[in-house]
This record gives sequence, structure tokens and C-alpha cells, in this order.
Amino acid sequence: MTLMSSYEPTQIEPKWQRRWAAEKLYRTPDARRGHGNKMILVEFPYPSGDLHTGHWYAFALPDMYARYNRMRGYNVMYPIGFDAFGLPAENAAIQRNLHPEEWTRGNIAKMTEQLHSMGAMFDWSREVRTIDPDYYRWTQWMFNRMYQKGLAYRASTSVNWCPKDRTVLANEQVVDGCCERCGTQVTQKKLEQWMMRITEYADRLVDGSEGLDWPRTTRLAQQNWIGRSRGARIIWKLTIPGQTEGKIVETFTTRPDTIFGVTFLVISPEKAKEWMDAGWKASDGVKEYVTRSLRKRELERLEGTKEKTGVDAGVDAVNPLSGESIPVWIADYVLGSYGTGAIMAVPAHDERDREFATQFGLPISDAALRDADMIVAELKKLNAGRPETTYKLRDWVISRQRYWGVPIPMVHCKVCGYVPVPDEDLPVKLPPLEDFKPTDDGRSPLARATEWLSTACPQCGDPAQRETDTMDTFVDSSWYFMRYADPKNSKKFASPAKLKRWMPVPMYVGGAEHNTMHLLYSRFFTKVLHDLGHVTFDEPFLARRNHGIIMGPDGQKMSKSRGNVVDPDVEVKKYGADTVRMYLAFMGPYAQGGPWDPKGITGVRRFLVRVWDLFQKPAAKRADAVVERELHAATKSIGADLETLSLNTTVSTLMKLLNVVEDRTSTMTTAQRARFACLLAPLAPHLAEELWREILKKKSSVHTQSWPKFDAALLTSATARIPVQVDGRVRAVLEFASDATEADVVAAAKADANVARFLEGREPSNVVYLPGKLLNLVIS
RNA sequence: GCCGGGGUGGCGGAAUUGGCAGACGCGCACGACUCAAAAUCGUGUGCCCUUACAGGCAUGAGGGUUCGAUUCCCUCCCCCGGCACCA
Repeated sequence: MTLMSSYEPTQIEPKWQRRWAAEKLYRTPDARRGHGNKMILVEFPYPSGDLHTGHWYAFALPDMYARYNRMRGYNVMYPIGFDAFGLPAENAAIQRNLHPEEWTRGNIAKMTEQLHSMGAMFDWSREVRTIDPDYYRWTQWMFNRMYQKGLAYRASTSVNWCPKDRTVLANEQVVDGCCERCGTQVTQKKLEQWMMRITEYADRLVDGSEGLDWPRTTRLAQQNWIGRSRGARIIWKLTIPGQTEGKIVETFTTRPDTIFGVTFLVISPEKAKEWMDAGWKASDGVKEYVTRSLRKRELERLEGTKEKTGVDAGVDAVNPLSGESIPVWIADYVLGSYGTGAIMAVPAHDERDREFATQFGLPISDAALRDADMIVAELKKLNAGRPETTYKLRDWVISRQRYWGVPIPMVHCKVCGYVPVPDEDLPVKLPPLEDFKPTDDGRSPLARATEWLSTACPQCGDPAQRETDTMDTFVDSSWYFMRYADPKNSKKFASPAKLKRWMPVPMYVGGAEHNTMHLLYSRFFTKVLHDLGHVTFDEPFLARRNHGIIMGPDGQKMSKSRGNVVDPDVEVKKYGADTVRMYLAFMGPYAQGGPWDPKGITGVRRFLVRVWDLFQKPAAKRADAVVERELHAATKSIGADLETLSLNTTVSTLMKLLNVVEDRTSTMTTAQRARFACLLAPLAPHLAEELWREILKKKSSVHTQSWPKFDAALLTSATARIPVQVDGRVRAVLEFASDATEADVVAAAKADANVARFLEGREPSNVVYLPGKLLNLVIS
């Protein structure tokens, strides 16, 4: 009696992980003759401390796609790195009384180990870490390029301030008025900040997204976020009691054709404040309203109060086309930050204007609409308007008043003003700092690094001070994928030749939460680098696929407080990495995610055990025809499904194939086994390798094999089972030779007892026959 | 409110894009093995009616187009995501 060994993933998986590393199996050369390059990109993780199920979902499943592409003959790069600067590390370090660098490097070490347990084909030789000076040197270099072109600039604006994190946030990082990271309510502060002129690229960011193979949702989310509206700017002359002539106010509208229905203008409290600062003598009531609404704005917005408030400014405006004099009002339903901060109110056509007019007893005029183009032409003639396009998109505030980030490579000189640190002096290294905690006064902790702080002005040589703000981490991640092409380059961020080999990225898989942040910023960076002649492409990611989120068994988002966290390390110990990978794939559509079902994973585990057992048996001498056909069908189907990331059905196809094998012969020929192992390889790389090298005694890895070919001719069978319908309802399923004629099929169908019963002796009035597929006899 | 995506057995989900709805898995039931349990294997499993065959109903609700609709069109309901007083 031979003792059959049992499937022990915890033994074989680490073994192969070590072997693969020793063999440098996943090291990607810059080129391989006869193999096209393909970078399959996943979002590099933030080193938060522990690899969670979400990471497995994000990395182990695209790994299947990457492995399949490799077997299809591509020189596939599957790179990985760490997006390691940022607030959470800093906050965690403060809590634990550690230095952020110590905390972050420790986490990276731990997560690297955990990532290895996944058995993914990461090319670790190309690892990129945003906190390495060799990397952020180029982040700073890019900042300098943008500064040179006026795309990075310093300006005083009202910014989002998180009082808890004590730093500025980009608009994209404010969700429902709260800090995206900590949930604290964001306040507005007027501060000088470093910004990036992403609005300059608004049109190209909208238009360029059209041609991308991206989820519609992502493209629409970006377009929505950019919020382009085409319309006109209209200039209104004002008459202010007791003041000299010559004042104007400008409004923006998408509906210039409604200009004859304008019964009043409304300006935002911000605009009113501007007027007052410029010397406008407003009434006490106006002053009171403006102060109150400027203070109250965010709170009310959060409460969802849509009750409109406003006050008569006591100023009149003249309609440039009708000459009519209309009142100007101040109301906070008009935003200071959008358009011109003032609107022409058309209560007959706009619901908000109507509500306001009704509330304050203002007239509503249903004047006829005119042709918009003609109106604009007339306004242009009168110098009272012009076509204009506005955007919701705001420039990107990249300044952060925190320690753990890339220093902005600027020097402030009393004589020369802001001067960029010369390229040859980069990187400006982040100084070690004992006390790196944030301050309350809006100044970066780097201001405490006195020695680091003082330097010489690069321009005049006088004593000067370094910029103390650090960059938003989204700057770091806006170009990391390019570095994978040439991660060790010390002369350039990547050589043009290598960029050409790998860019743009043909497939980028990640989470939908980056729709309006990372993906938009990366596109912006790419376009800038393109315009400056540093890269030849102007879109970074040709194809994008979003993955869903894995929830806890209770269907809720996994969180420690809910106690529903599934720890992948624990699952791997219990079932093995291959089972965890395949279960995640099997769960459902990749874009959808879903709850982790602790019972469901056993089905995948059972399948892998049965595969193992099958290979323990002696191989068949002769191939079974049914098994052979199923193998070809599975090859076709799994290939097609891997191509589209329909990973759930690749697993079920393999299961079905195994069911057929077990039903027929419970074994396969050696050649069939080899093909089976290849089909399994992308999904369960360790088991496939074990079977391939240990049972089938192959020398080279299963992961370097070609994807098996299938014979399409084998998939069409000699006979066809044809459902026979009477009036569209199946009454029999009959078997025919696949070359049977329609007449044969109809005759046989009529002869069938059950079909005859429903025909009730009548002749069909219509016969629908799809050769080899279906017959429908219509009698009604 | 606007823009997307979705609603299929007890559960996760399939369905070649208009052609046998429910693949594959979980769960459940019964059986085998076992002193017993677990594991494993076998059989069954949408609902109703049936020993069975046959039949009827069924893809959120209602209507339409079609020989034929989970798939296309219209109306409505519900869930998820994005934007939101954006002029």
C-alpha cells in the first residue's frame, strides 16, 4: 500500500517562494527579444503596519492577470513599492512615541515579509519608496520644473484647515466638509500656500479622458469633479447711491439666452466683503449680514440648511441689453469661490432664484428666450460680455504644515524673495528632528530645525531661510510608476529610453476612491512632463480597472472596533495562500468586492485538495475524449476570463473541469496534467509549481511556460442537443447530428410525443430554426 | 436634486450580449464510511402540484416590442457610489 501524501500548503508555499527568489524568477529585464513589454500596475501600498485583506484583493488578483500575460508571451513587469510619507505614519509615531521614520521603516519591513507570503510575481529589484532621498530628489526636481513654468506658485488663499491634524488640505481631501483622514470638521483659513496650477489643464483633463479604456464611472467622476460649464460673463454697470459712477459687477451664466428674464442680481457675501474692503459704504444691515454669513457658512452647509437668507445691497445694476435698472442683493446661496462670485437671477427659469424671489418679494419675469449666440454677440459689441467657461476644479494646494513629507525645495531670501534650490543641490533632505509634532500657528515643524533652516540664497548668496512646508503625499505618488521603469537612475527620474519601453502603463488596477485624487493628479503630472518634453506620452494609464472592497463577514466595512476584521495571515496559516487568493477571486465580480464568507472559502480549499489528490494517482495511458474536450473548452474560457479580469468564473471553470475529470476517469494523461497545471498556475501559483516540478518532474518553472493552446474544432461536437419549443416554451430536448437539416429537425420534433401534444395536430404558422441551437414551432 | 451602477434560489453568484434561467461554490436534506462525531464520498436541492412522468409559476413591480426578454424600450419602487445652493 502506498501512502498518499496530503496537501500541505504551509510546507510547499514558503518553499517555492524561496526557490523563486533564489532563481530570480520574477526579475523583469528591460527587454526580452520577441516579447513585448507590459507593466501591470497596482497602487503601491501605504505602510500602515499590517497587510490586510484589502491588500490581498488589490495585489493577489492582478497577480493572476500578470501571470497570465507572462504566459501569453509578454515581458511582464509587476512592480511594487511603498507610498511611505504622510500623516497617518506621523500620527501613529506620535502616539507610540516613535520617530515617523523608525515607524515607517519598521512597517515596510513587516509588510514586505507579508507581501512575500502572497506568492505574487513582484519584481522586488525595482522597488520604489517615496521616502528615499534618491526618489524624492526627483519629486523635488519636478516641483522645480513646475515652478519654472509658473505651474507651481505661492499664493494667499482661503484654504481648508484641519484643526486636529493641524495642516492644510486639498479640496479633494475634504469629504462632506470633514477631513478625509480623521473626520474632523474642516475650517477655512486664509494662508499663503504652495499650489499647483492644475486648473490650467482642466480642459485637457476633461477631453483627454474620453479616449481612455477606463471605467465610465471614473471618467465621469473626474469630469464631474472638474465641472466644466460653458457660458458667458456679463458685465453690469452699477449705480451706488452717494458714490461716483464707473463701478461694475460681473456675473457668470450658462444661460445668456435668459438675460431678458433677469429681475435682480445676487452677489456672494465674499464679494460684498471685497467691495467693503475697497471702500464701499454699506448699510449696517448689510455689514451685519455679511459678517454673519461668512462666519456661519460651513456649519449651515453641514446641517443641510437650504433656507435662503439675503439682504438688499441698496445698489442698482443696469441690464446692458434692456437698459432696465434692477436691484442687487447679497445672499449666501451664491458662492464666492465659483464663477465671478455673482449671478444674474432669472427666477422664471432657475429654481433657486425663484425660491429667493418668492421669499423676498422680488419680481418674476417670464420674458421670452432669445438665441444665446446672438445675445453673446450683442454683449460683445457693447463690451458688456464675452463667452466664458468656468470650472469647479480649484488649484491644488500642496503645502502641508507637517513634518513627515518631502521638503518643498525653496529658499526664502529677504532680497530675492522665493528662489528654488538649484537642481544640483537636490535632494533637500528632510532633517532629523526630535520634536516633529505639528504646531497650532500654521507653521511647519520644520521651522524648529534651526540648523537646517538657515542657508544661503542660491541667487545672491545672502543668508536666507528654507521653506518649511512639506508636500502633500499625492505629489509623491503622481509619478512613482515612471520610476519603476528605471528605479536606480541617479541622472534622471528615468531614462527616456526606458520610459519608452514601459510607458504609458497598459493596465492599472486599483480602488475607486482614487477617482478624483491620485488618478487626476497623475494625469496632470504626466501632461506637464509631456509639455516640458520629459516624456513622450500625455496620459499615464491607458487602461484602468477598479476593484471592490472586501467587507467583514457581517457585511460591514472591516474595522477593529467592529471586531469583524479578517486577518490574511491567519487565513494563510489555516488554508494556505493559494486558497486565500483563489477564494478572493471566486467570491464575485472583481469590481464589486463583497463580504468575506468564512464558510465559502472551504469550497476553494476542497477544490485544491482534490487537485492535489488527483495528481497523486498514476497518470492515464490514453486520453479520454470528454476530458480532452473539456480541457480545451476550459483553456479557451479561462484565457478569455483572465483577459477581462472575470476571475470568479475562471475558478468555477477549473472546478467544472475537475468535476468532469473525476466523473470520467479520475486521472489524466501526463500531457493533460501539464496543461491542467498551466491553467492553474495564474490562480494557485504554488500548487501549480509543486505539481509541475515535483510530480511532472519538469525542470523550468510552470510560470515560464506558454499558455496552452486550444483546438476550436474540438469544441464543436458531432451531435447537438436542440431544445424544441412550441410557442416559445421548451417541450422537448432532442439530439441530432450537428449537420442535420431543418427538415430533419422539424420532422423529428413533430414526431416527439410531448411536442405533438402541444401542437394539438395543428401546422405551425411559423418555424424559427437556429441551426444546432434551437427550434421554435409557432402555432398561435 | 443631478450623474453613474445595480436588484436573479436560503446565501455568494453564472448566463456565449435576444435563444434550455439558476453554471460553479456555500448551505441544507438523505445515504455510505464510523461505536460515534468530524473529515471524506454519493444522491437530491428555485417555488407550487406530483411516487414519478408531465405541467404551472418564476430574474424588484407594472406595461410594451419580439416567434422568443434576466438581456431592448417606457413608467414606477428599492439599494449602492459620485457630485451637490456650481448659476
